[in-house]
Amino acid sequence: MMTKPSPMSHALRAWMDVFMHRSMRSWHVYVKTTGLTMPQFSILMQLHYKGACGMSEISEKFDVTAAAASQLAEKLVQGGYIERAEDPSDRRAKFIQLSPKGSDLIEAGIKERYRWMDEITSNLTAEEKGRVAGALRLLTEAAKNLEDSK
Amino acid sequence: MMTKPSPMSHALRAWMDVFMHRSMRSWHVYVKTTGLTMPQFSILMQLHYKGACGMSEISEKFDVTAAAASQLAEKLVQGGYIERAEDPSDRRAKFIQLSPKGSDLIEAGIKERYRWMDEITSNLTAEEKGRVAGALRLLTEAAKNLEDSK
DNA sequence: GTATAAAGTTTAGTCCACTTAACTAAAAAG
DNA sequence: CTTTTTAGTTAAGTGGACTAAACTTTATAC
Repeated sequence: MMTKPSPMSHALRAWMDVFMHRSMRSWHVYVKTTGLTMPQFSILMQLHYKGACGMSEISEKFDVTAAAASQLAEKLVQGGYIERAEDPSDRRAKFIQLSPKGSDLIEAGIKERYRWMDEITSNLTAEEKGRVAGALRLLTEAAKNLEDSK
Repeated sequence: MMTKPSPMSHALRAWMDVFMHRSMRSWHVYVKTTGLTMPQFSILMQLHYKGACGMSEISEKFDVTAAAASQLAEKLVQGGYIERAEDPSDRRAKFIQLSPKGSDLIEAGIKERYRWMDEITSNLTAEEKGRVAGALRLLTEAAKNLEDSK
């Protein structure tokens, strides 16, 4: 049996439904325009937010074998989206990072996501904008704290 | 050149980055546990939020050929996730809708998404919760208005 | 130093989504 | 009533992601 959600939960859920639906669709559309596949694009996103990393981290994060990670990376290197180099301190390990081309691609996608958010809020009053900003700061903080505590 | 984002934009963007990252990952993980592929799961989501629809709507929404839509639907029927029936008013057309099994699957996934949201806010004070609820209601309204005006 | 473990690659083969093209059947148009 | 359009399916074939298994190279353990 579910307990009835609080008014805040309800608001959070309603917002999430709208937000998820819309942003997943536009994300999907953008990836398609790039000509990359979803797994390829996801790796670029990972590199954008978390910086350079080794192959093993990729296979862990995306829950695929080392072979799969290696093959995906190879395609991204071929396409010029990432650069692959040997780790000087451990010559078995490679690390990959975004190339300028890959970086531009991801940044353009993120900007497109931001645009929608800005559009949404463009019709709010200054007072409303302040309230929204405050609330989202609270949520972001709370989310980060939760993440850290795990 | 980008103009510097307002404090509200900044808060919105920070929230979006954290939120998208986390919820996309957990969504991905959940889909994997179901044994379904992403396109299959997306169709179930569509049916959950928008209700029954015809094949042509599926191929439009997901931007694939009618053949692809038909094949995906066939697999979901085989798996028992959806039911397919003839439209009585136009016997060429079929419509598909979630079966109880499919419906349960999607609802469980959504509940899992909600759980994280509730966790996040569990450490806020009552006053903060109130502010968050109000702000999110504003955003949800604004998003819907924007959608309608297009 | 030799054995073992670890990081990554290559190969062969599977599964799935997807497309094009040919098809069936029903509705709409003339 | 015949023609054309519409809704959907089927079949054949392509390309990508994925895995398991065999392999190379470097680091670590004993």
